[in-house]
Order: sequence, then structure tokens, then C-alpha cells
Amino acid sequence: MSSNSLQALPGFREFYPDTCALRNYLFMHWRDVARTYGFLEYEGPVLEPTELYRRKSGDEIVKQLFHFSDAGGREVALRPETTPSLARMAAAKHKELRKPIKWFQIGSCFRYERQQKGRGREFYQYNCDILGEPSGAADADLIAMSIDVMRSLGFRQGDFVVRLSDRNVWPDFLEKAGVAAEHLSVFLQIIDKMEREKPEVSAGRLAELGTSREAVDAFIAGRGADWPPLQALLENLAARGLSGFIKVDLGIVRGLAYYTGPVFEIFDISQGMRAVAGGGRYDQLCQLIGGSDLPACGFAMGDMVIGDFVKETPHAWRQYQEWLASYGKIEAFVIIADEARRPDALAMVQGLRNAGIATDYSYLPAKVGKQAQLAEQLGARAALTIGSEFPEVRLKDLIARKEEVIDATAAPEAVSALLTSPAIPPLLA
RNA sequence: GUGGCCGUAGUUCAGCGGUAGAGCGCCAGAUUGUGAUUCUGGUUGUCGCGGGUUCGAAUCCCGUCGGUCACCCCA
Repeated sequence: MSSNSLQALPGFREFYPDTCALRNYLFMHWRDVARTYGFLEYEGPVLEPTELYRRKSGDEIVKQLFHFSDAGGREVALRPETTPSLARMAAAKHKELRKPIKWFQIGSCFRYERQQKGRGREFYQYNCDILGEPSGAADADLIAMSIDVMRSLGFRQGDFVVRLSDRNVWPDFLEKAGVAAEHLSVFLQIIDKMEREKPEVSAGRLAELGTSREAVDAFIAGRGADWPPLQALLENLAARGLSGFIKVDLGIVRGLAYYTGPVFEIFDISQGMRAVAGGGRYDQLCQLIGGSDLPACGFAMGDMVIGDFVKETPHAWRQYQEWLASYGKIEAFVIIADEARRPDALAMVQGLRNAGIATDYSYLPAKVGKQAQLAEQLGARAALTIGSEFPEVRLKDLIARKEEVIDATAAPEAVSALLTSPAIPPLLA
């Protein structure tokens, strides 16, 4: 890298075709699962008033935003997530929308922070939300959906786990422990950090609130067995045959302040429980941002961690490679053996393309061998050689290594037939 | 914001005070109308950038930019 300043900004991503393919593969599965769950795609603004995020999360968050004053003097920020925009959009129109509102979005998000594995300054986030439905049926559907996203990408039971909890179990705990309700948010932050922090630190903070690490651990060990909302969720998911993916873990509360009910996170089991997706219920956010009382829940998954997870999981990677084998490949290549026939070759290329066949050819005169090599490199299965015998042309199956003579006018049909026939390589001697 | 490690050919890397290297890739030929493999030949550099030490720096020192990983944070 030279020191000139025309390179991409740190943490921003340039998708060359090979990395763009993986991105598109993720998008394809994201959209497909959303479709099967009856979700509609929407899109919000990339740039928002800085206040939209400050209002929800406080001034601290502004430090991690790309924010600036625009030419009109407005304080604006690139979105670090999409839920606030969604809450506003849904709240503004919810009276004319049939409930439940089931929307999803795949959007670029931006955070100003040093990059590391799985985290950059620019990333895509897949967000699925259900608004206007207060019952746990919606939460259960989202959890099932997140599992199906994982399965569609080739992950299996044992690769990942959904850790499920409900924030509402904790006020009850605090009350019994004699801790004032006003300490709930501080308490939840301690719970959220317990797994990352040294035990003594958490223990100290819990003691300050008037409870203890032992009491919390004991409560978590109880697994919310007597908390009806959790049991309802578990029964719902069991009916779908998904119990094997779920593990109740009351220690999951999620860092965000706006969650108000069930919360869940998906973890990569192999890589030290790396979080790959998360979500939960946020019944107050639409009121806070859009002024409409609209219960809601949702989950999000970023493209970077899940992309790494696919790369690091052999069977998921194999599934991607299989998909990739036919992605970005041409189907037919027209070899021009006699330059005098270039106009006829162009007509044939056009005919093939109009028939929906991915077709390419050499822009400049080249030896037949060179052109055949190009056909191979571009992934073509069919090679059409057009030369002085025109309108007779040769159609070769580059996998079977068999060639036949056809009439030029029959090319689209003949190529289509070849492409749909079984790909049988010749027996090796 | 803090710290560790790394920046050499298109790419992966070796060299670590004394002529800038290898594998892979790429190009050409063997093969003038046919792809794999093989063989032969060839191409490729501001050694990230700037300064310093030295007779001499890719190599040592300082700075800087970039990458990467971890911390912080995690919406």
C-alpha cells in the first residue's frame, strides 16, 4: 500500500467479484427465508438525524457514529442500525397497515470503530421485524426464522445454539432480593457483561446493588422453569421440532436498553460462543420514536460474522462452493475460426443471448486454441466454432469432449439441449 | 481511544547490513481450426511512505500510513 490518500477508507469494503459472490449468496438465502415466512422487504434512509440515535441510546453512542453537519446545518449520522428508522416508519403508517406487520431489510450500516475480525466500519445487516403483535407467537416465529436462516446456509444442529431468555424474569428476581426496581437497567448491564468480565468484578458490582453473584448464578441455574412466557415459547418451538436448537439461558439480556421481553442470541459453538445474530421484543420503541403504541419484536444478523462462520464451517462452505460452481459462469462460447465470418458469429451470439443463454466470445481475432482456452476459463460448457463452412457450425460439449456439426439457425435450440443434458465427463484412460 | 504482530513481483512468501529471490499465476512457443496435463523460454518490483545511522539499508533506529488481531465498546 502506498501512502497516497485515494485508497478506500479504513474499514470500508470493496467487493471484488469473488467476495461479492459470498455477499450475494448470503443475501439470496436471507431473502428466500424471509419470503417463506411471509415477510416483505422495505428500505429506510441511510442518513438520519443524529438525534434519532441519541434519543434512543444517549450521547455515548454518538461517539461511535459517522456523524457530521450537512450543508444545511443539520446534524446527521450514517445509520449504525436500522431499528430506529423502522420504528418511525411503522409508527407513522401503522393505522393503515394490516397487522401483524412483517418486514425485513438488508441494509448497509456504519459504525466508527477500529476494525477487527467480524467487525468493520461498514457492514450489511439483515433485519426481520414483526410489529403490531404483542403475543409470544410472533417472538417464536422470529426465533424459528433465525434458525431457518442458519439451516439454509448449511449449518446444522451442533454448529450453533439459540440462547433464549426473557428480560422480565429479572424484575421479579430483584424484588425478591430486595433490590429497588430503579436499579434494573444497571443490573441488566452487569448481567450482560458477566460472561466477558472477571467473576470478581461482576460479584463486586452485584454486591453494591445489594444482591450477590451466588444468588444470580442460582437463579440462572433455575432456567426460568416457572416463567410462563418462556415455557410458552419453548412449547411453540418444540411443536416445530426445533427444541434441539434452543437453550434457555437467563444470562442473555442483550446490551440494548430498549428490549422489554423475550430476547435471544445465536451463538457459534465452535468459535468460543461467538454471537452471530440476536434479537428480542421492544414494545416501547415505536412509542418513544414515532409516538404510536406498537408492540414489536425483531432480530438482526450481520454479514461479516456469518460470512466468517460459513468460511470456517466445512459443510457450510461446501454448500457455498456448490452454489458458486454455477454462479458467474457463462454457458456458451462462440469461437470465430474465420474472421470473415465475424458478422455471422455476432448474429449467433445475439441469438443465443436473446434465448437467455449466457454467451461470450473474443472481441479481437485470436487463434482457435486461445479461444477454446478462454471458453474453458469462463466456465462455458458449450463451444460453437464458426468458420468457412458456415452455415455449418461445430457444437462441442466441453465436458463430454464431444463435437457435432449443426446448422447455425439451430444453435439456440441445440445449445439449450446440450446445457440441460447430463454432464458426463469422458472416461479417463 | 490502548496494545501486539505484519507491510518485498499480480499473489503466497523467503531474504534480515554487501548485485532483488522462489513457488504459483501471467505471456509466448512446442500445437497456423480446438480446452487438461507436460515441456521449453519469457515477463513482473518506488522492498508501503518519510527521515536517521552507515562506506553501503529491503535488512538497524525513529516517525508515519495501511493491514491484522486483541482490549474498550458492542446497537
